Amino acid sequence: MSGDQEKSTSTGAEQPPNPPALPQYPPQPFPGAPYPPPPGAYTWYYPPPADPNGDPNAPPPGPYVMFPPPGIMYGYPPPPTPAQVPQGYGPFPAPPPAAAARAKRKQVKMACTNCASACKRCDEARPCQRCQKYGLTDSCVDGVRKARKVGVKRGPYKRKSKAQASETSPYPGFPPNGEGSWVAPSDQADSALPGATPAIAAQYMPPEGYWPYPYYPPPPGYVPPPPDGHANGDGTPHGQPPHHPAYYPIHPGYPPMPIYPPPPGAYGPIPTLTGQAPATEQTASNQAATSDDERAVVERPKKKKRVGGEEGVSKSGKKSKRGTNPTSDAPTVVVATVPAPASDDSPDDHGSPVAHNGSGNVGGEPLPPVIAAA
DNA sequence: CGAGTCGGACGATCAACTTT
DNA sequence: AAGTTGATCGTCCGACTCGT
Repeated sequence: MSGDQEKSTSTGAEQPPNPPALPQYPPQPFPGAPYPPPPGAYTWYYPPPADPNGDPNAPPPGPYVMFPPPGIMYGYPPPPTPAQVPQGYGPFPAPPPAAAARAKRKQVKMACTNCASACKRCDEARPCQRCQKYGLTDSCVDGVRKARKVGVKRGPYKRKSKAQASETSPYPGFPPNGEGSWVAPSDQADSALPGATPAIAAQYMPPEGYWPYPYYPPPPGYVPPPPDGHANGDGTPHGQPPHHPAYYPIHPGYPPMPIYPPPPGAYGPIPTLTGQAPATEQTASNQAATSDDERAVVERPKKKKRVGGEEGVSKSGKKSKRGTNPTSDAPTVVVATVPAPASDDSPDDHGSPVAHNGSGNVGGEPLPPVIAAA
């Protein structure tokens, strides 16, 4: 620790002095967005492509963010101008610095036995720095790597065909010409969307000047009106988000953006338009799968208190949490059955926990809906 | 305050599969 | 044979406890 640079990497962005007593201007939901997104959910940058055919239903250009399976989407309209902020509110909160700036952790090929047992950083040198520091130079030797198991049978692989997708279309999972509907590949339905890796996400940064805005799509099972050639979306005569075919590709991925914490008690089952509560679910993994980036958003739970050195679970007995435990690692697919909605139910009636400003949207730009590929 | 402990996230590796 | 996937194992971050 002493002289370590590790501490400096902690999330401790200095808190600026807090002069304003004004409450922060809350994010404004799209009409019909009764809920903010679930905590810890992915966000996805989601720019609709330029529509070559001039589709009247095309949403306004601009980035959007979509959540995986449930299809929750975030828009990234610019924050309200000061003139748009109602009196009595402070400035719109600025987004925190990009969390994706954290460098990828580099591991040595083989830690020495001392460092390995202490779970501390080692280096390639022998004796390593840590052993030198603690006078363990004579015992600073490489450990013995355990042989990997062989003969472990596996099921059929899910093909991602990343290269293929990226060559034919800039947006994985979508046809290159933007035609047709996107159908979630099977491995997208039960795992992260393409481009979910931090490595890919790190290549992209959200455009400057954009802030996360919550938007909540129609409930699972929502059946959009058939495309009849009418631009059905101005809006929202009845508070219903404008329909638009969901063929817009998903951008390879931006780092997850912070989201606003839900108001207390904001979450319940996603309401249907009939008032029935379909199954919504969030797995432990969904909540626990906190990457470093996500930790900027979802605070890591405190570790449980250790009970002094009992339990014989040695280091060697430590088992990996990754991959092998189907009960905890598989991302949740929300399965919900919802009766077809009554068309002119105003989703606003579901009671948004997020403050409205009357018009229901900020910046004047309507947000397009995305029909969840569930 | 520094050292020790350890849960768990994450990186690296490579056998099992799949595609060409 | 080459390329891809995903399971496995190791590393080490970071929270916590304990001793000085």
